[in-house]
Parts: sequence; C-alpha cells; structure tokens
Amino acid sequence: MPASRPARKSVPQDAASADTKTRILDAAESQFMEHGFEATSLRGLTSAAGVNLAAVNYHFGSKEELFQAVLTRRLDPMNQERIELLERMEREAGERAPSVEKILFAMLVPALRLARDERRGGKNFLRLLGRAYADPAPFIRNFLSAQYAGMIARYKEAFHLALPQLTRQELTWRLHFVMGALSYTLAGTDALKLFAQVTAFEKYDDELLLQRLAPFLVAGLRAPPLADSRKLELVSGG
Amino acid sequence: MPASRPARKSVPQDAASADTKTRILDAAESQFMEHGFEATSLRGLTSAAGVNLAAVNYHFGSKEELFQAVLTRRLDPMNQERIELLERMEREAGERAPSVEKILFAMLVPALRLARDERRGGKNFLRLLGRAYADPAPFIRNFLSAQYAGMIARYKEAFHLALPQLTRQELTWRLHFVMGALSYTLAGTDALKLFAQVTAFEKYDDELLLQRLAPFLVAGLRAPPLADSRKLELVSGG
DNA sequence: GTAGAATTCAAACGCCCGTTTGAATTCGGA
DNA sequence: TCCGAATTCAAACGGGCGTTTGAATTCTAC
Repeated sequence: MPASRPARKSVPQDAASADTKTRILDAAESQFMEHGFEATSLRGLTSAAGVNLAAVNYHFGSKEELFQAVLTRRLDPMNQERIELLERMEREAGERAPSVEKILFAMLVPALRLARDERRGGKNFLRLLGRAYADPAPFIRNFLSAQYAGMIARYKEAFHLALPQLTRQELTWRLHFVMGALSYTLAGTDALKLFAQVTAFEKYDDELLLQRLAPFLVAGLRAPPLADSRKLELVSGG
Repeated sequence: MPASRPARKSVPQDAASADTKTRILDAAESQFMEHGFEATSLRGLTSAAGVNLAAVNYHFGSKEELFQAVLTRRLDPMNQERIELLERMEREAGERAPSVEKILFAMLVPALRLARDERRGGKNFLRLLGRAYADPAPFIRNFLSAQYAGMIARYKEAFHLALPQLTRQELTWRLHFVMGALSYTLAGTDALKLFAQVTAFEKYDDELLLQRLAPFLVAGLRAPPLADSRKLELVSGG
C-alpha cells in the first residue's frame, strides 16, 4: 500500500504538486472546452499535460471533481469581481439606484476581463462555460447553481431598483434572456458560422463585442412589458 | 455474407423498416438530449428503442449519421415553415416591409409550434438543439450551418429592410444575440435553476414565454447603435 | 543523514464502447 | 409458391475508458 493518500480535506500545496495540479487544470480547461466533459479522456488529458495518468485521481479524486475544479478556479474570482464592482457602483450612485447600464456593465466587464486575460484561461474558459450552461448533467447543473446563486440574487435586487416598472417575474425572465445572449455570445463558437460575415470584415474583438451587446440588452431590459390583451394571434394558425 | 446492404442512396421505406427507424429516432432524440452525443451509448439507445444493437448501423450507417438524422427530421420542416411564414407576411405587407415584430414572430412561432407538439419531439427536441448549438464538434457545426444558412440569409434580408438604420454588421451581431437568447431559452434546462422563482409562481408555458421574449428582443433589435465616442470606460480599470 | 510523508510511475483491473460479421428470419412481387 | 432482397439477430472484434494498486522516487523536517 502507498504511504497513504492525503486526506481529501488537507491542502498539501507545496510547489511540486501545485505545478502538477496547474498543468492538469490548464490541459483540462482546453480539453473539456474542445471535446466536452464526456468525450474528454483522462489519458489524452494527462498526456497533453505531461503528467502521469494516475495524477488526476491522486490530486483531484475523480474526473468529475477535476471538472468542478476547472470551473471553480475561474468562476470564483470572476463572480467575486462582479459583486465588488456592483457594490462600488452602488456606493458611487449614492442614494439613487445605479442605472441599468451601470449594473449591466458591472456584470459584463469581469467576464470581458477574463476573456482578454490569457493567463486566466481567456476565451477557452468562456467557451467551456458556455458548454457547461447547456449541459443537463446533474452534477454540472448543481455545481453551477451553487456557484452563481449569490451573484444572481445580488444583481436581481439591483436591477429591481433600476427597473421598478417590471414585476419580479418579468425581471426574472429578462435576466434569463440576458444570461442567454451573454453566454451564447461569449461562448462564441461563432454560433453556426452563419455569421461569418462579421469575422470577415471585422476583427473578432471582445471589447467591441460588448459595445454591441450592451445597447441590445439595455434596450431589452427597458422594454415595456407586453400588455395581457396583446397576444400572438399567429400561434393557433390563421 | 448477408444478402447485401442497401446502397446508401436507396430509400427502402417499407413499413417494417420505417417502424424500426422511427423507434430508433425517437429513442435517440431523448437520449441525445439527456446525455449528449458522446455520452449516449448505442447499446442503451437500442435497448430503450426495443431494437437490435446492429439496427442503428444498418439503418443509419453510424452514430454520427443517426445524430444528423435526428436533427434533420425536425429542423427541415421547422425552417421551411419559418420561410413560408415570412413570405406570407411579406405578401400581406404589400409594398411596405413587414415590421420587426412580424418578422420576429415568423421566426419564433414555428419553434413554439414545434415545442408544443409532442408528436414532433416537443421540448425534448428543442433542448437537444440547444445543446447542439453549444457543441464545437465539427460534424455538428458543419451540419447546423448547412441546415440554417438559407433560413438565416432570408431573415437577414427581411430585418435589413425593417431596420435600415442598422449597418449590416450591427444587424449580424444582433441576430446573433437574438439566436442566443432564443436557443438558450427554448433549450430551457431552466438555465441554472437560478430562476426557479418563475416556475414556482407561474406555470412553465411556452406561449407565455414567447410573449415575454418577443418584447425583449424587439426592443433590443430597435435599439440605437452605440456611438463610437461612448466607450466602456470600466474595461481598463479605474 | 535519515525517517516518514508526499508524489510519481508503470501496470493492471473490469467494464463499456461503436462497429462488423454471417447466419437466421421476414417480406414482397412474380 | 417460391426466390431474392430486406431486415433482424446473437456474437464477436479491437480498442479505449476511469480507476486502483503497490512499488519507486522525491521531498521535507529533524
């Protein structure tokens, strides 16, 4: 028997193991992004990372735990930054509530910063995140829920103050739409290459992207809710 | 050697094989939705469909071709319906171009009809589609591109007439955002269960959903483009 | 310098995968 | 009725999977 595995709770954290762990996390980030969770093999992953096959199970316990570690490494700081930015804006706004634009920017900018920082995973990580959003695997959904719950609740309150004309239900739906457009756009597999026109004429630039996304989302959030009387007459044919 | 496989081009299409093929397609639709392409096993799939393991390779050739057949069965009619609806609206609008709302509804309503029709896959299929959108596997991306190219080009023209103030680039981006919010919403894994509040108070109703989504998207499409002078001052800190 | 823990390593375990095979069966038209 | 094509079937093929093992090695503190 080996000298005994480290207890799951202990954090060895010496230089050598941190290096191996980091190499695994980096390789996992790009492999999970490229092939998805299920189709990524630990053999290919460890070989790309230049570490032994058993290292994943030694350092992370299992493939699932490795996946969660990959997400945590980036999401925790990003969501923390989002909350701090929102709170700074609330302080700066004084008694008045921050505007919809300001709140939205506080949400978008940390994601943009992450996308531009290759040392923090860059676009690779955001694409991975976009895939994770669409994955129905329970361990992924539960994990993301836990990661996002606090941040989302915080922003929902802020938007509620900035958009008092919307009911809570309306606001919940609209935040859903915002997250959809955002994750889909940031995941940026260029959707279906249907929009290739853009990348042909215009360099794919994340800052420019958010300058286009922001007015779209702000206008959507500010739209008057549909009155009950107006319906989609088309649905039932005719 | 067996009596010889049917040539890939021939379409046997007799009752017995159609039945087996349909059973496979139905099972594949729900299994691919639930587990994703890679994690779905043909053994589980064929056993759920009540057919022999070899039937998939016999009738469809391979797992990949089966996946494409699952998508084609629903997408072809839906996109055809979208185009027909758009053309009807263009005829009804006469010389004037149809409004943004009208065009958008022509896009959304066939998806809604599909979602409500359990005989055509219902929500299962739309969730599957939402996953496929986020999948970077080349065979999926190329297939979806081919499936959507005509429809998207058609709609882009219609929107261009309805929104002449937008440059082609702006319009392309906004359609990208629209597709994002739409696919994310229709895929409706309830996102991250972060929005559970909605399903608690309000029955999950697709028609109601589109009545909330439409004003959001219409307002986003109609938003004035951001002037170059306004920037995200926050990006570089400060 | 050495004991003991942490880490790396090659090898193996048991299992499931997509696909192919060739015989058995069913089907449809002459 | 019967023949050939279409379809179903059980079995096997070769290979990759996540994980575990126990010895070998490296690190660290005394």
